[in-house]
Amino acid sequence: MSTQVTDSTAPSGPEAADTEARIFEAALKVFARKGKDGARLQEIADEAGIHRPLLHYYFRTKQQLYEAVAERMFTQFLASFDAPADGGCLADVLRAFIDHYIDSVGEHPHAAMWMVTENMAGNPVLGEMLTRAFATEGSPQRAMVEAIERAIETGEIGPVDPRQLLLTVVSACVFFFVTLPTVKMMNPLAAEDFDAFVEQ
Amino acid sequence: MSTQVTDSTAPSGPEAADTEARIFEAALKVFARKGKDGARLQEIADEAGIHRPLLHYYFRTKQQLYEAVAERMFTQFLASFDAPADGGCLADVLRAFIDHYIDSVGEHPHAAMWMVTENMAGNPVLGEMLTRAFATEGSPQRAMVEAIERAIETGEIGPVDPRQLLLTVVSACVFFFVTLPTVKMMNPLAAEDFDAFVEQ
DNA sequence: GTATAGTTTGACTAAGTTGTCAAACACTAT
DNA sequence: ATAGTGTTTGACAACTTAGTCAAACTATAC
Repeated sequence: MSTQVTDSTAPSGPEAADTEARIFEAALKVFARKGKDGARLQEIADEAGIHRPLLHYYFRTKQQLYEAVAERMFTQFLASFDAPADGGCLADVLRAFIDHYIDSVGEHPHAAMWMVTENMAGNPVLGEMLTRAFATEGSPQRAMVEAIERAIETGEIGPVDPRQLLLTVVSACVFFFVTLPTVKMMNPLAAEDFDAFVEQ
Repeated sequence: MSTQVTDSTAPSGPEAADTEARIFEAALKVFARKGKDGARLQEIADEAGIHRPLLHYYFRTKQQLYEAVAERMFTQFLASFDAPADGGCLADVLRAFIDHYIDSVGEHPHAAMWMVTENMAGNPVLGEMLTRAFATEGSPQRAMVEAIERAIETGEIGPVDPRQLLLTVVSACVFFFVTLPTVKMMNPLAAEDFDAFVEQ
């Protein structure tokens, strides 16, 4: 289809130094929509407003492009969290965490879908990154784990693996967006109530 | 790869009348693992122990095969439910529903993954089938909706769209399996506790 | 202005995949 | 045995897609 890249928004020459960034965004969209296999490099190129060989110039192969985008997306996602406030009880901490999570997923639905897909495919990317984040001193994720551990000690909650609890919370937030399309189809008007409902 | 179909379990001639059934099972597995685009007809044929052109003999195209398998899978899944007992309170009814759901998903993880994928892709298959089931007089799903409506009338729960509540429950059960791979990776031993934990 | 390095383009190649077809095959009824 | 029907097979054609390459282009440094 369209191999024309003659629109004025795509200046030629090195002033288009943001080419790589545009590829990132385009690839994120297309990969999330179509999956790794369904995505076509031509479609990514079109979305980015560039010619297809440029994809190979910046990232050698489709596989490498996929991995690069996935890596950056996960990193950004994890980095977008704030450390939990020290004082509050676990319920408050968790609520703040969930609120941010839902906002974050809402702003980047592509990323959410991508994570779900990766997870279902059995790819260890998400697990690896979470494990790494848990192990990193001072990361928001590690702080969350510590908050949960304190809550267990004080008896606020029963003894569970903190990482499991956190992963469960994370998943619950993501699943919410997975079901949105169907919810909207069945009852378009109620889509917003749903949000409030899920928060229980 | 292997195009050899010379194993004794694949007899030639009309005695292999179960060819269609084997294609169904093979296609279900492969489509669920690789997705619609990632799946290769050759791989489905290998999994079924037949030659690839037979796929086209029974189902004209890949698209039609995909739709046929999806249709049958969703139908079987919906049909596997029992109508809720008339007497109990909503909590009991919901619990029985969830128990069955988790069992069902556990027995057919491929189907669960498939549903999630379809849902994320924005395909209306799941929504359409649920809508149809809700509208069908005497279906377990319709009975569930009615049970929820009664609970709203008696004040047992607040006023929510019954279909939304049911879809939420359904999704929560499915998401659980979506996260399993990651849970297992991070803490292999705890996979079973997780089950109990999710049930809250 | 010329050389140089980095970027962009169009054309080409190689590989893989779906879908088709006519011939071979097996089993049944006559 | 034979004819006929439905199934299976191997070879083939058409198409799509990822990846390569050398030439053209742009901007800057000299």
